[in-house]
Amino acid sequence: MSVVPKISRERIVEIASELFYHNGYNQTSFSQLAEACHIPKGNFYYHFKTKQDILDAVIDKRTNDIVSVLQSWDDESSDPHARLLCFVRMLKRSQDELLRFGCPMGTINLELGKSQPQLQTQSAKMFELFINWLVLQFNLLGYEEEKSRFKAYYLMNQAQGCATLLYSLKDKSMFDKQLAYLEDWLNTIKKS
Amino acid sequence: MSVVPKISRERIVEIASELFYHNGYNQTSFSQLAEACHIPKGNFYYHFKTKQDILDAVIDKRTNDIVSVLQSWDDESSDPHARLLCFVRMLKRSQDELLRFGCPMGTINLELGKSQPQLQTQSAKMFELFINWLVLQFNLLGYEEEKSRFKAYYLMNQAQGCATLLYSLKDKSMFDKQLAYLEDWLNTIKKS
DNA sequence: GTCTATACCTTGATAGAC
DNA sequence: GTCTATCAAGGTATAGAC
Repeated sequence: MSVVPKISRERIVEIASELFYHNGYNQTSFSQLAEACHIPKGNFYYHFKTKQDILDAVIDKRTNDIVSVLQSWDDESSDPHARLLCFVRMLKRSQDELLRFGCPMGTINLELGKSQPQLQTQSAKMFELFINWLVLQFNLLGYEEEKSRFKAYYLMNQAQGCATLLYSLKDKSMFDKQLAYLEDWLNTIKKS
Repeated sequence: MSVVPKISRERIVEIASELFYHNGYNQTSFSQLAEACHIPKGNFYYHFKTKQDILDAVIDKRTNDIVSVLQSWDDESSDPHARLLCFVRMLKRSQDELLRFGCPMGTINLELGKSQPQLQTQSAKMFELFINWLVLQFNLLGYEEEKSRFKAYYLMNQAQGCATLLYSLKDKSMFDKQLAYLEDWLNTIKKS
């Protein structure tokens, strides 16, 4: 006695998020989205007024996902150094996805910057969440505010750069080496 | 007695390159391109069979431009350390453009990766040119091949990361600081 | 609430006069 | 070689039956 659940708004957003990640927002059409959701095209407009509304919802979802991830790292350890390692290891775990589709934050940000500037601002909040969290960890390690901010950006720079080059040049072993270097760096700057 | 020159194929490619950089390739339509070139739409197909042919030509042009830039840095100084500083200073000089439109290599690469994978491979050659040149400079500084490659990627990582974060978060002063750090790093690793 | 049919627009590309 | 007119296809969005 199986119940076939109607597709929920939440599920649509999940599917859209993946399609936007894989194909880009502008290159993903309603037809593709409808097909992936197994619903007719017209049906969308019950949940969303425009395509951009879907993008808004996707950005919201991703933002919330990031909050959850950061929370889970906070829960996992109270040691800021261990938490920072979580960040680097996430990159390592994501290697295959990064190679195929690039960084989910970086790629959408660059795309929106060219076509929907106001939405770029929105999606840049994802970066800010990560950076603010990183700043906090360096604070906890004993660094003052300005130095912490610098290190947080430095770490995020590296992450974005590694992801971009991996996506462009497909060199996995170099990606590994650069991440290993980042881990070493984290060990070096660890204060008492 | 002024002569109004007919627009050349070369000039079309220049204009297309700028439009693709500012708006993205997929988001730039023939109509926009025609308007910017002051020629009717149909006129294009005398020079190019398809839109993608224009993109090919744009990538070619940019690739050649990069070769010229690297050549000019080679000419400017025979000291590899000074040459590497040219690279960092180019980033500094490009600050305003990077903030508004992102890195011309990085943004087109990420875009093409999602929609035209075969062209991404083509445009990734631009990265390779830079990286191979960087490797060579580290070689000349006295580093062995593997270490040189690592450092070249590290430098390019930073450049891409800085550009991405500047474009996303618009923080000029942090961009300056990160570049200053890169210069320091170059001074540190300078061998005899 | 769900689906079908379709309106309306813009796109890349073509045909053919000059 | 250059330009006008137009094409077919695919996009987003809407109207209205059920």
